[in-house]
Amino acid sequence: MNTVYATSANVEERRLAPPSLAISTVIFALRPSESSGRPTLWLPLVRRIREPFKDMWALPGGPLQHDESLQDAASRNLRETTGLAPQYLEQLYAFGGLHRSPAQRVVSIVYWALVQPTEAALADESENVRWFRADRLAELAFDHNAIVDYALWRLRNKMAYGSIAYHLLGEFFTLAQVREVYEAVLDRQLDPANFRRQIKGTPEIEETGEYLQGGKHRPPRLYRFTGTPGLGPDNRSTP
Amino acid sequence: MNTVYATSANVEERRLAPPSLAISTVIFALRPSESSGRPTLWLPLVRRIREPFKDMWALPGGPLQHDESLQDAASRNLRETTGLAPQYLEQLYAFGGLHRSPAQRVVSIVYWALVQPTEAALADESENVRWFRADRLAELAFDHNAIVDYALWRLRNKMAYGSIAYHLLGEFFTLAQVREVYEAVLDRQLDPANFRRQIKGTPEIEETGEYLQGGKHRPPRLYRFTGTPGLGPDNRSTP
DNA sequence: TTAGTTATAGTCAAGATGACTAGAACTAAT
DNA sequence: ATTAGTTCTAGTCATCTTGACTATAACTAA
Repeated sequence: MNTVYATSANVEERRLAPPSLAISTVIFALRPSESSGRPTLWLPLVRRIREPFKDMWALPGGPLQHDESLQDAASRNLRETTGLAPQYLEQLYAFGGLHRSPAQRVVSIVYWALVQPTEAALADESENVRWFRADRLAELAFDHNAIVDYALWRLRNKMAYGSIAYHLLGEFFTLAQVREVYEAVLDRQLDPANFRRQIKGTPEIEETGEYLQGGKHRPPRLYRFTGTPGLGPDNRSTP
Repeated sequence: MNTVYATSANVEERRLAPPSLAISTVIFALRPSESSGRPTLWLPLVRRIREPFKDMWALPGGPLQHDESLQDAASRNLRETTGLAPQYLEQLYAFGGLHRSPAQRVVSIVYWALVQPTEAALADESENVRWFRADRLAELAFDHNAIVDYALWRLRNKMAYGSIAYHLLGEFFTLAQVREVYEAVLDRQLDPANFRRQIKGTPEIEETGEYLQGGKHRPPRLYRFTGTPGLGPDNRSTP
C-alpha cells in the first residue's frame, strides 16, 4: 500500500492529509518595566511574513525535522529566531484543535523556556523579532494568546512550589532579586523578612561570601542556586 | 509546490516523510488485588497483532483522525478498545524521540484517564485486551513502560495536592475508601484519624445522610465529591 | 453478653506561616 | 561630620497545620 498526500490545501486533500506537526516555544525573560523599572516578564515574538495571519505577531516556531527530538527542535528554533540558548526548557502542551489554522490542520507541540537576563539582553531583535511584555500582548496569530496565557499559568504554578525562579536570574543573585521575580510572576507583594526566611530554608540556595556593591543602600549578600534544572519525563520533574 | 510522501519505509523515504502522529492512552482504574483484596491500580493493554512488536502488550492507541480533536481521539480510542467512557481524561505528554518505533518515526500524544470501579468492571476483556497491575508490568512494546512510569509519577504527584482521587471512586464513598485510594497510589499507609481530618477540611467533600451498610463493623458515613474535573488548558487546571 | 474491629473525635507537641519590631549597614543630603 | 533615609537582616509572637497518639462510639460475630 502506498498512500500519497499533498501539502496543497483544497477540501478533499485536507480530508486525506494527516495533520501537520509544528513546534513552537514560549520564551520568558525578565526585563525592567519602562515605567517602574522593576523586573517584569517579557517574551519574544516573530512577525509573520506570509499567510495565514500575515503581518501579525506569533510565537517562534516551525516544522519538526526528521533527525531531531521534540526538545531539540524547540531549542533550534529558539536559537534561530532569537539567538538564545535557554537554561530551562520544558514541554508545555500539545495543541491540536481542529481550527487553529485556517487552511491546513496543524498540531503544535509547544515548549516553554526561561532565560537569564544577561542572555536575554543579547537576544537578537529586528524588524521581525521583538520583545513584548507578557501581560500586555496585542492579538496574536492563531491561538497563540491562549497558549501564552496557559504558559503564564504554568509558570505561576511552578513558582508557587518548585525552585524555578532561579532560571530567570543569573548565577549570583540577592534574596531581594529572588523576591522581585516572585513578585513579578505572581503579581503581588511579599513580605521581605518572611520571604527571606523561607528561601533560606531551602537547601538548594547557597550563601556566597560576596556582596553586591554599588547599590544605594546596605549591600546585600549574594547567593547561588545549586539545584538541578527540572524538566519533563525526558528527565523527570514536571507536576 | 506539491510534495509527495509515502508510508512505505526505506531509508530515503523516511528522511523525507514527516513523522506520523498517534494518540495513546494510559487508563487507570482500581481493582482489588488478588492477594490482599485491597484496591490496587490496574490498566488495560492491547496485544499487538502486527509488526513491529507483534504479540507484545501495548497501550491502546491509534492515529489521529482528521475531524477529531486530540482529546476526542483519546476518548474514541479508549471506547473502541475497552468500551470505557472515563470520568477524567487529561493530556499527559507528547513523546517524540527519534527511535521510539523501529521503522517509521512516530510522535505520540499520550493522554491519561481515570475510570470508576463500577465502569471498570464492565470493561471489555478479550484475547487481545487485558488488564494488568500497574506496578507489575512485563516488557511492553515501544517505550510504553517509560510512558506508564511517567503517568504513575504524575498520578502520585496530583494525588499529593489536588482532588483527583475521587475520579477513581464511585459517586458515594466512605472516607476509608478515599484513604485506600491514596494508600494504593502513594504506596504507603496513612493514619486514619489524621487523614479523615484533612479530607473533611476540604470544601469539595460533602457529607451525605447515608451510611454504608453490610460491612462487618460500625457502618461508615457516605460522602460525595462536589468538585470539578480539572484538566488541561482546554479547561484549565494542570500543574 | 462479650470480644473484636472499624469509625470518629479529640489532645498535644513540633513545625510552618503571616504580621510585626528592631537593629545593622550602607548612601545621600545637610 | 552628622543626620536622615533606605534596605538588609535577625528575631518575636500568635495562629495554623501536621503527625503521633488516646479514647469513645457503633457495629458484627462468637
